[in-house]
Amino acid sequence: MERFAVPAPTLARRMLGWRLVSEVGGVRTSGRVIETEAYLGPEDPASHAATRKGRTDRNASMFEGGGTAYLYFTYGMHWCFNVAAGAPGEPGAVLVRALEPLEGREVMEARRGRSRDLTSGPARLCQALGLDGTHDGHRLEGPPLWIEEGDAPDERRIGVSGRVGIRKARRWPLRFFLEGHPDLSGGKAPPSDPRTLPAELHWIHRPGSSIRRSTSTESA
DNA sequence: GTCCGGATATTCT
DNA sequence: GAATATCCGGACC
Repeated sequence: MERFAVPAPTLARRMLGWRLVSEVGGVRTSGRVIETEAYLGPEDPASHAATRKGRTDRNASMFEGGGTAYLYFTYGMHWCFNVAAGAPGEPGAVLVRALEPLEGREVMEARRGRSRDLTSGPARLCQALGLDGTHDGHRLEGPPLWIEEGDAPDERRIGVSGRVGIRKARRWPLRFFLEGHPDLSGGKAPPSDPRTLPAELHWIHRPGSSIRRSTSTESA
């Protein structure tokens, strides 16, 4: 699980191209990660782990260390799937916003009740893969839910924008996606503006820095 | 294609 | 009481 023990922005970018696999209900469905968003800890006002909140029953999985599934319920009817990032005790997570369907398309269509837009949104992909609150806190090391690394996409195909559906810190450059992919979520993403980042977070946008920065627990 | 309102639970003010 | 890390269907262009 070492690969998840990096800051959320690093992991969010690195997860593009990885494969999310579900065997929920005994049937296999999977998809290639094509769109992610990073949520930080106390320093990120948009995060469920923002300072004023701290650790609660709802966001506890964000504190459990990289590779823990964090699923939360929102708008009274939708589940969203995140992967906790970083070291235990240091909250952070990557929201998976869209997948390219790979396996189990017919199962996804049955779960979604339609044949289009199967995994092009954070709540849609949860429905397609059968994910809900029962998977919150699951370590992503094996069934019923895990992640396999894939080939890193061409850096030139990776887009960066502000995050979708939030007001606070909306122009922070924390949404990552494969440019032009047909299965991206339809959400309206604001352009990113790195100047809105507090000084201590400027490392996020320096080219290359977000995929090189290590956490305090990474000795090498 | 875009825009708007409704559904509905939990958290926060 | 308001906001929310959303989606869907219907109105309209």
